[in-house]
Parts: sequence; C-alpha cells; structure tokens
Amino acid sequence: MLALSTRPVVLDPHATVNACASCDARPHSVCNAIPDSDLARLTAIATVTHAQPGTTFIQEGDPATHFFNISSGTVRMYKLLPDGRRQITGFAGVGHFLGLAVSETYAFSAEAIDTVRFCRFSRARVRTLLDDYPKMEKRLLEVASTELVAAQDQMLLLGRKTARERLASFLMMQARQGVMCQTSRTRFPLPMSRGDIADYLGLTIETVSRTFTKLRAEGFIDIPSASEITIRAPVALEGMASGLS
Amino acid sequence: MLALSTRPVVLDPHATVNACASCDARPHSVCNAIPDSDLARLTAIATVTHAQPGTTFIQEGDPATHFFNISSGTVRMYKLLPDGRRQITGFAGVGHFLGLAVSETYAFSAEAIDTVRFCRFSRARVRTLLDDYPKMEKRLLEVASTELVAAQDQMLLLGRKTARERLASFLMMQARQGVMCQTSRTRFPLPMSRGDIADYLGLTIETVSRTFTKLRAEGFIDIPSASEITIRAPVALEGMASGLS
DNA sequence: GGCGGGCATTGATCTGGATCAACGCCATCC
DNA sequence: GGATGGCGTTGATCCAGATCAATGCCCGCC
Repeated sequence: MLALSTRPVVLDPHATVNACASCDARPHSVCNAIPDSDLARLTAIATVTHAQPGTTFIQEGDPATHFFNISSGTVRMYKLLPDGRRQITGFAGVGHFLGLAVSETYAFSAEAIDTVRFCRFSRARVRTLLDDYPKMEKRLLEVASTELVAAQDQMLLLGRKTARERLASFLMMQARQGVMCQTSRTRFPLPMSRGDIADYLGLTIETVSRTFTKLRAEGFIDIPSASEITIRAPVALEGMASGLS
Repeated sequence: MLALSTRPVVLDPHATVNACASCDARPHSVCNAIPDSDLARLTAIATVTHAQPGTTFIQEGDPATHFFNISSGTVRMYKLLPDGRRQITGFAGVGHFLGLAVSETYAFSAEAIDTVRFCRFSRARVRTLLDDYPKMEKRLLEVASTELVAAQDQMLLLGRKTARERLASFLMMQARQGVMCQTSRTRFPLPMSRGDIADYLGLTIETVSRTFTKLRAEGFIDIPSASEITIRAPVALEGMASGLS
C-alpha cells in the first residue's frame, strides 16, 4: 500500500524536436488535436519522463501544477481515507490524460504500477496553448465526458453489484483494454495486483481471489498465471457483468 | 421506484425575448459565459419547460438530442440494472447542467423529484453556439472536471465508507447545498425520499432510517420532520464524513 | 540449493448491513 | 370520520463478504 517516494526521472528535459511526432501515444491521445505541422509547439512544452514501479508522481492535495499524458505502462489513481482505506478510482494506460482539475490541488494520487513513461506539461503553458487550439479544448471536453460516463458506471458497480458481478465487469473491461478500445481480447495480462483489484472494486483481496477461483472452477475463465487471464465464456461474463443471472 | 411516464410540459415554445436575462439560474450556470449583449442568441435556442414530480425527462439509452439546464427544483440522475437495482449517480439542482455525452445516447436517466423547471437546448444548436463562444466551452470543461472530482469522491464513499460515514458525508454535502456553494447551512430540507438517499449511498432504506435515528440519538443532528434536517455538530459530522473515528 | 519475503490462495469465523416482517403516521379521499 | 395507501420507523433474523489465520508458491539472492 505504501509507495516508494523516489522522484520520477526526467529522460529528456528539452525534449528532442520530433519527440511528439514519434510518440506511440499520439494516435490515442488528446495531442492528436494538434496538427502535425504545429507539433513543435507541443514538443516545446513537453517534458518526457518515466517513473519506476511504485513511484507516486501525483499526490492528492499537492498544488496541481502539471498535466500528464501516459505513453506506456499502467498507472493507478486513488484516494485514501485517514486510516489507510484506499479506493482506486481508475487505471490509466497508453494515451490516457491525467490532471484535469478546476481546483488548485490534485483531487487524487497517481502511482506507477509497472515502469511508466509519460509526458509532463505545465498547466500554465497548456492553458495558453488551448487558447490557440480550440479543437484541443473540445477534445479535453470529450475526454472528461467519457470519463464521467465511466465514473457513473463505476458508481453503479460499487453501489449495487455483487462481488461476482464486479469481477465480471472488471474482466470484461480489461478485455477491452481500458475504456478506449472496442476490440475485445480473450487472453490478456493483469498488470495490477489482487490488492489493486480489490481496492478498485470495493472488495477485499480474499474475496477477489476466491471469486476468481470460483469463476475458473465454473469454466468462465482460465488463470494461466496470477497476472494473466483467459476469457472462456465472454457472452456469459458480459451478462453477469450487467447483472443478469 | 417506477416513474410516471407523463411527458414534460412545454411552457413557452418560442421563449420570450428576455427569458434568459431574467433566469434565476443564470448566475449559477454555464450560461453566464455568454455576455448579456448576446443573450438573444441563447434565448432563441432555449425552450423553457417544466416537469411534474416523478416525471422521467431523460431516459438512459435514448438518443441524446438535448442538453438541459435546471432553473428550479431537484432532479435525480440514476442508472438501473435489469432486475431493478438502482444507483442514483447524483442530484441536480438550480444551475445544474445535464446531458454532456460523447456517445449518441444518454448514459443515465433523469427524473423530477419535485416540480422542476428547466431550459432545453438541442445539441446540434448548442454545438454551433459553442464555436462562437469558446468561453462557454471552457465553462463546460470546468463543469465536467468538477463533476469528475465529485464522482471520484462518491466512488470512495461507495467503495470504502461505512453506512454511518456515508450518511454523514451526504448530510454535510446537502448542508453545502449540492456541490456549487461553499456556505454551509445548519438547517435544510431534504427534497428526496429515504429510498432515493439509500440508492444514492448504496444502502437500503432501513439502514438509512436506522442510521438517521442513531445520529439523532447521539445528538449529531435533529430531524424536525422526515424531510428536514438540523445539523447540531457540524465539526464532528465533517470528521465522521471523512473517515475519522 | 536453501533462505527470505512478497504475493496469492484457502479455510474458519464473525459481523455490518440486507432482508423479512410488523407497525405507526399522516395525508387524501369518499 | 373512517378507509386507503404511501412513506418512514423499528424489530428479528440472515447472509455475503469481511476479518483472522495459516499455508502455498514463486522469485531473487546469498
């Protein structure tokens, strides 16, 4: 539960001219609102950075000075109660944009699960950039709206679904690799631990483990290793996820 | 749980010229991004409408054709599971803006709790308006970001707080009259039923009722009538809400 | 290869909140 | 004023998932 407090490492403080042009995340990300011809402006305000597993790079309550754009790896966002109870509000992968906030402080913390590479932008500079690219502003609104819909789904899950339905929902969501993509995989890795899954679904580690075991025993899934899942009955699981049965 | 299916009543199909200028909600709402001098454009695309208690005016899954702006009354937004389990994702009051969505369909349903007055805007027309008022787009992004933060708080509540902490959080939030305002009231009405509160907090009616009774017995609150609350120990309740004790 | 530590699994027991079941309190309407 | 029906409250019991407690498994390291 406790994070290493090592600072993220800056790979390239004055990012090379084509850093953004060759970025893996660009096709998936809000950056694609900026035309190739103007990429230099984006590159100029981006700092390419990476974070080791377990590093906290956004701390709830700290002044919200930067935006982040994930180019590889997986991040967990979470909120804590004073006694250590944790709620993971989401996992962020390639192309995901972090740090939207009206308030002057971050509303959540973010930690690297595996090695994470990301671009960091100062909020002040992004604001001036936005004035010149209304299309980017539109993209951000789209992103925020999409996340709002996902958040409402998660409220339904946390407030009203059973442990079994929560796990089924989680697995089918991972199969779609996050929220972005529509194509569904039948075999995929789970970069996060059982503890992370538990804190995301509002359950305990033990309940997550037992429910996985049960779903396997019933033939819905396979668990080749603790961090890998095969979906055997996608339709049944999708039904389970949406509360049928 | 079931809603009346009466349609909302259109009060003024071609809204009077100064409808927006004299609107009670304008100071609290996204509309204030449009200068007084240009209000006619806003008025021209607004339809002033009201809905009787229990009326469903947004239906999850229906084509998302309109935006809504509440000018008085209280609305519940919710999602249902096929067997009728319900999660209320939020209550919307004066100035609240509904209907943000990337998708072509609404992601949630919305019902009037009491008599609700609102403005309705066609999405297509709002889109063209937005092109002329980038400031309005910025306001929408602010609104979406604020709601996202509120949604994350609600996830923490639903995933990790006890019944007692949930009720304390709910009461302190109502005392701040929704999310917008900062000034905290010590006595206020609860327009929603115990069932609504339960479905908002991921509890049952019985647990809500019992917990209210207990908080009163312990001297934290008073319940002059079922739909009215007095906060007696705001500091203690705030602590309880954030998970201390 | 054996040791240590961090996950994950599995079993036994407990409990907060759900469920089931009355009952009370108003309003509204004959 | 008495019947009706929709909340809300209260009590008794139950159970899904939490908690407590081993045990297993894997991987890195000496």
